[in-house]
Amino acid sequence: METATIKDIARICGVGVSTVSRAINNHPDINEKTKNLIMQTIAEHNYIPNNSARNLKRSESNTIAVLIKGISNPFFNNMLKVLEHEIHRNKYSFLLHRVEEQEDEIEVALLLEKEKRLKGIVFLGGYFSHSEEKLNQLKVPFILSTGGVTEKIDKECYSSVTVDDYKESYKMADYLCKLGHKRIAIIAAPPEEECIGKLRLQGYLKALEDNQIPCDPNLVRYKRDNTLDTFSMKYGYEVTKELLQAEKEFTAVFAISDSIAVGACKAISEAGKNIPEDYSVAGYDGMDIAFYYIPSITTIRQPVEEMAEETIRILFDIIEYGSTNIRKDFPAELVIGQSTKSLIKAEM
Amino acid sequence: METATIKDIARICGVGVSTVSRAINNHPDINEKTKNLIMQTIAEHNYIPNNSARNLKRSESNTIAVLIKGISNPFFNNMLKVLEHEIHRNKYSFLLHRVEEQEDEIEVALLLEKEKRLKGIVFLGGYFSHSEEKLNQLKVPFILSTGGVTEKIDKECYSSVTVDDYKESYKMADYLCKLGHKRIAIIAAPPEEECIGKLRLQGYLKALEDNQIPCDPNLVRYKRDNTLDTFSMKYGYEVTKELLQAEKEFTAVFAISDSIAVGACKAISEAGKNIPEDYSVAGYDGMDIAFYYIPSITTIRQPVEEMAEETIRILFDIIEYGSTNIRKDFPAELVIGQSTKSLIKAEM
DNA sequence: TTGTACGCGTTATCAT
DNA sequence: ATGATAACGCGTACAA
Repeated sequence: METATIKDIARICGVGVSTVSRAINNHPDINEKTKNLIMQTIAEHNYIPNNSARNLKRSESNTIAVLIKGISNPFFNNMLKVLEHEIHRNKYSFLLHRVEEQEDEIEVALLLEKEKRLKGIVFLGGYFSHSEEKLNQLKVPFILSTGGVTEKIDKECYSSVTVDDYKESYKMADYLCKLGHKRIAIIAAPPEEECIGKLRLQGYLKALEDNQIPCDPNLVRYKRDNTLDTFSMKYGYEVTKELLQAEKEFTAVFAISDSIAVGACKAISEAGKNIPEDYSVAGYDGMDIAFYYIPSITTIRQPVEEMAEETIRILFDIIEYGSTNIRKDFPAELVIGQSTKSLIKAEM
Repeated sequence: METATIKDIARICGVGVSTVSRAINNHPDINEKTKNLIMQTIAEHNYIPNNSARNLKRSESNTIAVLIKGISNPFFNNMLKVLEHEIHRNKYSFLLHRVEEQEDEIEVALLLEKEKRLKGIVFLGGYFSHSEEKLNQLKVPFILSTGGVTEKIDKECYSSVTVDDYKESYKMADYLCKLGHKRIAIIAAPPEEECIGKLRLQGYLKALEDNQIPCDPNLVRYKRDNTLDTFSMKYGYEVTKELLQAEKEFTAVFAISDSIAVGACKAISEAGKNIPEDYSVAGYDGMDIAFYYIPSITTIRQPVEEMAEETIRILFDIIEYGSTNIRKDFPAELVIGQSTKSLIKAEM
């Protein structure tokens, strides 16, 4: 049997297609009895409306799409949960769409906008480096959440919810300095990666400078390896092993993500050293693992839930009241764990 | 400006719509020059073909969809990466679709099948408890990967790639027994959850039985809490705290996932106890964190990459040669970490 | 090589 | 309350 269409159902029920359509879409102008009859035959024949046809015909939908680049990052898991919840709470449908690493997220958004008649778009994470012109093609309300944006784009062009990676990274590095660490290694992303990793590195550099600590390039560590996710435990592990083998003196490691920090801890532990006695280790993100690791890892906790809620709040502001250009920067919190210790005698 | 359609482009170029269509779809029967002209005006006017219309019109696509229930589980991250890679390697498009916890995955698949003219479907994870009839409605080749299936469904109805959770769980519990542990607690899923958690519990029970160790219900631990993901670190942490407070004697904890094991370790550590000296802890899944945790966690490593590859291989077998009913069960590997110790004197 | 016209499955408008 | 019919945007058979 070929897959049934609305016409088949109409024919079987002896009614017109519009009546069937009305039944499906809960239109008011329909007799209870005919509706029941229709719904029943629909169930019997396993009829399923074709979404493409609906989207084609409908002028609008009630869908909000969340576009996420590289779904692998567990950091977004909590965020997604809240986003989905908030979207549903507002009676909208939630559509998660993953955009692949080499894809252009705007391009994808443009496609989706046409295909699904979206009401709004949330860009989660990623790093925007498009032209303004491209961005302006998006007719649908959208918001950037937790992502970086190149300086090339005028800030007036978009709304966003962010954490100031530069500032928060500075906060962490400064904290390590204030603990008395003079030789602080950083495990960063390869410099050619256009991403938040760059901002976190800059925050570190500035903190060193402000604390009158010269930056030793030997302690700025990263690794180019296509088989390796930059924000993975393995990356932290490998880079830290290299760092240890380099035999440069250092007392603290600042990893630009918690996953990296975990890998760093393991490498240090395997080298027979202890945390924080021999080396202090700090992470970034405030992921669960930072708290459940042994020792718990000092980290920068981003207020994930609040950010997700605010993201949706702003998006609805744009959708319903035509607001534009709303930008909200969330402060993150330095959460002190057991992985960092003070080198200052009075505190020891 | 209203969003441009193929007609607009045709009019602007002074050609027919079919010519534009030919240009877009790389048809051979078209003059290079007109094609160039068309492509250029398309770029200039930011024309984007409407996918709904295409899907509606096209009789088939080259898309393979991966349906995943509850994307939060990081276990699937690696798997997804391989699946995507393999699908692309075979010149198909990859479509990831998340199905929400309360949604019916078959229902979703049926919808998607119509909407996207899918070539194949991979169901990743989840637990199938549908009627055979429902399953048979799926006309598109599909395969179950890494998921459980209710006994109610005839095994002849589907193809699958699995790990025998019962057997592997038995393996782990048996290993703990052989280490001399007599009092082995298990951190399981709430019994009403229809999922692999059940099989892992059963494997544990059987192993105890075969080792002549009576099962103490006080050591079978779980927690009902809707705010808590069963397979999360927090779950493991909370349940283990309860376990410790219950002051039942035990020497080992078997957590039915690595995340749970991490939480368990933390709870034990916070109670001032050591792993594995005071308590042995074992996990399940073979996630990265098991190896990077301190101590590394003894676990059951599922051959994720191989399973993903085999999933796609079988799916293509079904698509291209009409194979049916292929079932492959992968053995998993007991990976011994630092979190478990032997209680037998000779080995101490 | 190119253009015209039809149909994909649905919703919405307009009669009835 | 219901049915015929015109779109929605595109691909393609067919004619030119």
